[in-house]
Amino acid sequence: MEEVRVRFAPSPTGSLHIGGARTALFNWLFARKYNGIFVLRLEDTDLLRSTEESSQGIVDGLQWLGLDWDEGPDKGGTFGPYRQSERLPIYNKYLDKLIADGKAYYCFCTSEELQQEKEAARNQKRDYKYSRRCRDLSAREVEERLQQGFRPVIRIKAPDSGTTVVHDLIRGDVEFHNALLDDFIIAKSDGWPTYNFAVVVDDASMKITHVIRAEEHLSNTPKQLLIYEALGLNPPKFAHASMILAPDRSKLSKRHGATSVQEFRDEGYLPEALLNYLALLGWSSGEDRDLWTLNELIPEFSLDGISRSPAIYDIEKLTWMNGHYLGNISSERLLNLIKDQDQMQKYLSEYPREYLLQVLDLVGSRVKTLNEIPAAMQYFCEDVESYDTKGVAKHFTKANVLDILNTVIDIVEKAPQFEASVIEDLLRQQAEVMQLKAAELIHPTRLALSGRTNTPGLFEVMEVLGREKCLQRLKKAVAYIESQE
RNA sequence: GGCCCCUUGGUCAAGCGGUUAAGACACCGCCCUUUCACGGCGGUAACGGGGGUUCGAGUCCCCCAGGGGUCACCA
Repeated sequence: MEEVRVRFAPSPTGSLHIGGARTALFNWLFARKYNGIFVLRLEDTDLLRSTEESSQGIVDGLQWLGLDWDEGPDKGGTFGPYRQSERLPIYNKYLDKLIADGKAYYCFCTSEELQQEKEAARNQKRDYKYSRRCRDLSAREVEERLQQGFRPVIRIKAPDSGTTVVHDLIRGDVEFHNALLDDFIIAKSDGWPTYNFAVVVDDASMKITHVIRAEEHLSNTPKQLLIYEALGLNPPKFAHASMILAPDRSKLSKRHGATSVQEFRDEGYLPEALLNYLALLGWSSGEDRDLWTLNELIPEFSLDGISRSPAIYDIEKLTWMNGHYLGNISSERLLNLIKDQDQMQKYLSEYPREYLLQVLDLVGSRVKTLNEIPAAMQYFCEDVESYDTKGVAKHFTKANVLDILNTVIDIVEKAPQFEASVIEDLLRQQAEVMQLKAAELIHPTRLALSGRTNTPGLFEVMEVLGREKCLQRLKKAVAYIESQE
């Protein structure tokens, strides 16, 4: 079998959109599954919008996700260059061939003239199609105008009858009427190719075998097929996945919150969670299963698992997945992931790494995003300055609360080893002696130590906090309660 | 507006002519439990509408409606 070669060809817009990320993921999985080649190509012929930073945003996003490419702008490869802005000579070669073959022609119509044609069409309520005014200019006329310094565009000669069929691997055969096509522009007056022409030349010259992309490109495909034909080239196979929509069913945009992978990263999501979530958005293995690692997806991935209907993304499920992954990673890695947050910088400078790792061990598994971690760590790293109001009402107002806290103080002082299991045993025994439920000791203690009503398991918290801090906070709580009376 | 694609619970989605129409997230109960989270158990909730074809239709065909995409010297 012919080697599989797929590509991800984004235009550099500064960041990697999650729709693009999913397209990249599907291509990557397909390449890996068939031991093929995944190429990254930057479609930066729109000189105005393309900058070095904007391509870096794409590259960063892919790298963060862990989707590596085999050929690309930074890596090179046998079919480079991999940014369109460096491929002008290649486009020109194909353009010249088309002109020479009489399959495309120079068009000198000005945008004003075109504007008039469009208006006329609108007035007559018919669809606009270029009038083909320049289609039959003689060689001499063309030469003259070129001499005069006119900068023409190049248009392809489109058929006006018949149909073009896209054999889509996901949707089956999709038929388009050629009569709807016009002699569309394939090269701009500045000499650069337009999108439809550039993709074709690039995909063909890079020997792409499967074009896996989003549905927005389906309607463009007949045009591309026309170009393949004019060029005498074999088209690749096409697979058009549906789009990712916002919760209100409209196209995803800024107003819907995070839409780029870097935004998700900044909001505390893990790459494996985002990847897992994206894989399930518009694709299904058919298996009853939600959690997948990248590597597990490779053998399972298949084009016919891609769905035809658009998928609305649901941040709740992503968040759930993120929580799942967060609960399973090592505290070493956790610390590494959050070490650049301001709050963490501070903690890192004040506490030994070992201590923070212990704290993360307790806290990491009950949080949904990375960004919630500093707040969850707070009472481990800062003094308790206030107590949860409801908690006070509930646990600090009982008649015997001072007794209880003093008893706990006693335990803390006397525990032979300051370990969770030891403390727990002592406390439970003591509760029995006092004929109280353990919970009656636990709640006020938790509030005294953390200022909160909910924390990780109290005895683990105590162990990590250490004897001294526990004592100090317990005494502080006693003083607080006494001052309230 | 023309053309194209799509339509199973709120969301993702299984299903590929015969099922009590899976599962996950979210939501609601209950259990576990020192709180929270986790986990376990259970529950609410769906085939857009109308015609066909067929013994039988979520599954096939047609129409309608709705949603999305596309029609640039953007990609």
